Amino acid sequence: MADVELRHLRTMAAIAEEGTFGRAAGRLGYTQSSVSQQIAALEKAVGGAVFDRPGGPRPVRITPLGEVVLAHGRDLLTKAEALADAVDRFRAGNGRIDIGTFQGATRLILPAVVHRLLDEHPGCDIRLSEVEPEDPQIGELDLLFHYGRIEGDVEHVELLDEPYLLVAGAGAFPDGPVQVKLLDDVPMVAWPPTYHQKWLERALAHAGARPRIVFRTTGHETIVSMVRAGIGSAVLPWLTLHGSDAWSDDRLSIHRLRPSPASTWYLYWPAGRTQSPLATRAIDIAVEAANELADQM
Amino acid sequence: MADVELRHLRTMAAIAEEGTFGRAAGRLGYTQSSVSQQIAALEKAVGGAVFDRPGGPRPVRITPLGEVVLAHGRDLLTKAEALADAVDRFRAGNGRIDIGTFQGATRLILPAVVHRLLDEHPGCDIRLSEVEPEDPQIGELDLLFHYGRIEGDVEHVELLDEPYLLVAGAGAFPDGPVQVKLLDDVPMVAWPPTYHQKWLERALAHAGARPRIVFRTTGHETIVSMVRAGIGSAVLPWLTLHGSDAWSDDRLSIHRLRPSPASTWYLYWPAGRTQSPLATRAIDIAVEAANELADQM
DNA sequence: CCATATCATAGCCAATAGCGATCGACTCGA
DNA sequence: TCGAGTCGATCGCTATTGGCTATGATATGG
Repeated sequence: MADVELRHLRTMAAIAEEGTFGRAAGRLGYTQSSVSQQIAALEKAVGGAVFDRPGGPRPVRITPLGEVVLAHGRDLLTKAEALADAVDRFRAGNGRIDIGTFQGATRLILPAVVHRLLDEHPGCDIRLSEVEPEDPQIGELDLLFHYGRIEGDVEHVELLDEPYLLVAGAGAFPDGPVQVKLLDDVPMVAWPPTYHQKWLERALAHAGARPRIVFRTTGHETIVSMVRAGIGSAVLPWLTLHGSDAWSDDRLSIHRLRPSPASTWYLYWPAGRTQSPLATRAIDIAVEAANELADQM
Repeated sequence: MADVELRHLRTMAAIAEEGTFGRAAGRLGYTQSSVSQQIAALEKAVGGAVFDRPGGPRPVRITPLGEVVLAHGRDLLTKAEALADAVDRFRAGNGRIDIGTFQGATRLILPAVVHRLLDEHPGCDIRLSEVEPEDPQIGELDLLFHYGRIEGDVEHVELLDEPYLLVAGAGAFPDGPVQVKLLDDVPMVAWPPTYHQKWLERALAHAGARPRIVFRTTGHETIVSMVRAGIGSAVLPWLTLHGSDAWSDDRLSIHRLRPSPASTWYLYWPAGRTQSPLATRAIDIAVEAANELADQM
């Protein structure tokens, strides 16, 4: 009884519409004999005739049992078509994607990815979620933006080596790159000791500089204002300064550092899992966007 | 792409629940290799992997595409089960049946059929409709109660030969059968000239009797009362008098007629159409009920 | 490094789906 | 009443395939 097949139902529906086995066969690309056998199989499966064959050149007529089977059969066929549609849509990129990030992490890359993805696949379902910066877990995410390596069963691509730049009052340092060790005991404005900031301070210390942090605040505009006011210098990531008016401000000068502290941005995804087309595309877009930014550095 | 089969989806669902191909195979009564091949076929049909095989003794994991397929697949399987259920219920007799009758035609048989049918198949859907007595058409009906033959492409069974009885005032006629021709010009109470009544009067005329109808009324109780009051006699069908108190009324006597006018009740159904189990059963019940009544005549 | 658990693959066989041709039943019109 | 035409059913054939057994490949865990 469980051996009713979609093929049988498709054929049955065609017969119901066409009226004869032969015409249904023509429409479906079968021969009449094949259709006859399919219906025989279906009738065996449901345990009774679904069509009455009046004999002679008269159309067949559906039986009461046939009505029952056909009604449910059409329903099944509709669902089967829905499945095919859903698969097509999925393959076309209209799926769902879960992307993880943390804090305002990728102020420039992530928005670009989201924007282009939505542009290419208007129907897609993008979900962003923040992860713990201390112990990032890929979990059920499709993609995870993070800097620094994370452990776990993941694959990754390196997006960007983002250098930190020194922002100082005009004339405080000679033009051109500045040695990190010159920053030892220099007054500085900085972020609160977030994961980010702590990593930076460790990196500076490693290069021989323990700046004197005179003010901590959130928001890079505030930090730049404080530098402009002459309270001290600041070390900020390149992306933070990207597009900022700090570059064209006479009262400020921006310097590369030697050795250059840099945080590397990675894009992670679960290893060994087949990705959705959306995820694949998102990775490409992220790499592209990162390269465009790197060209400007 | 259209060659996704229910079998594949069933197997896929089992794997999703069991975690491994092997356990799913055990549950479904396949071998592991068969399951592997089924999924391979499914993956070819949808154009991508639905499970990731991590290799080694770890359970498989569904892919994003797999999620899509499985979600719709479960839906499909539910519908397939609904189909099987519906077929089972149909075969068990819980279908629909359309029965045609006319006027109060079978005051005793039809109620019995309906009652017993509902008793045996509480879930069944019985629909009664009245047909034109002049030109009864089987149409989309499954069964049609009628007396007299009807033309068209129908099969039938004879249910009952229902005689008409003469109801008269006690002593008006000698005990025992009465010759129809004795009714000529006799005062009588009768129904209005319905199809039924007109047929009866033609039959009486044919046997040589043209009674003088002194009163016409609907409702056999009224007619019997009139006879009791002495206005005249009446010729009524046996079923009408069945269970009536006229039999035990001293003021009335009931006689058979010679020759006995009788209307034959037939049960019709469309020829060459497969019947629902409900219709088959209904015919049996009708014949049974008719025989029980005939035994009492 | 071996035992274990997992899926994939090859080889084999039986079942079957589809085809082509033919048959039998029925209708309709000459 | 008797072809001609239109159906579906059936038979024989072939190619496909679905399932099984056995084996291989791979990863894990002691």
